Amino acid sequence: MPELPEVETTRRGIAPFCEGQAIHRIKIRNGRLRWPVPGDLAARMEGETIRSVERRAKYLFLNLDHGTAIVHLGMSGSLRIITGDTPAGKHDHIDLVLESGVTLRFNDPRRFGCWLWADSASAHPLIASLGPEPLSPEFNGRMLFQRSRSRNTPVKSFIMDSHVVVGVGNIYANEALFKAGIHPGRKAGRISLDRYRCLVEAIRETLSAAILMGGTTLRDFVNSDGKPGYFAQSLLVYGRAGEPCPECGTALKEIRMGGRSTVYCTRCQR
DNA sequence: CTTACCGCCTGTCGGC
DNA sequence: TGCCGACAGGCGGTAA
Repeated sequence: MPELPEVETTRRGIAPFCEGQAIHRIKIRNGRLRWPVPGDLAARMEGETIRSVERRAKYLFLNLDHGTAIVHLGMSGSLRIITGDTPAGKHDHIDLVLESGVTLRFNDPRRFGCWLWADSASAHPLIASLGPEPLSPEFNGRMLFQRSRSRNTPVKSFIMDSHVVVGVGNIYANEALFKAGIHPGRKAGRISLDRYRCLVEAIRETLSAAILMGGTTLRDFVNSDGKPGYFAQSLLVYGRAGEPCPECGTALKEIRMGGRSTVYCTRCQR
């Protein structure tokens, strides 16, 4: 399941093959994604050159001459570079054939991903109201503290809110809260400035380490080479309910919060 | 505005 | 062995 580190890993993997390349052809085999792929997407993209591949939150931007294709990998999506004549599989929904002969192939079994068109990506409704990037200076303890004062919601839900900060998905929220020693159910408005500073550092460390390791492969994430990431073995609490806490040995507890698996140490996290 | 919950999807897994 | 329901989850949308 691609979170920010997986999307960034994908971006770094595909950018060298895409940037500067003209799009010769697009094959849309199944356009029924989270939102239907726009009927005119192929016409807008064919013949354009990919000027750059950017990431904002978990969205990838294929910046073309006259607009941007906004791509989201959803839960199960991947973008791979195909060099040979590999036949398309069941869930290979979209191919971009580039002038070099290489194909950028979008695979997404659960079809929670999307391909959309925007004349200006930053002005697109999905993008315009997003919070800051977690690895940018705009994301810091003071800002989290201020924005949380009136909030009654659990801190885990708060940091997973993309209007607060982007790119903190379920796995990394669990990990960061453990590192910071904060109970996931604690009300966001009842956490001190110092503890928010600690949490920000934990989020940064967790995401950075995961990017360095090529992301987390739990079930089906593969990078642009089709290889898995290696951060899963570094996870401290996610997926480890019942196992001993790496700090104190107490059995890690799992609860559901907003429908999502939440794992924490009842002793270390307050 | 805030908060909680729904639903889109398919592969996987546990129970019978 | 096979069937079937539960579950996983990003995240926009909607209802309260």
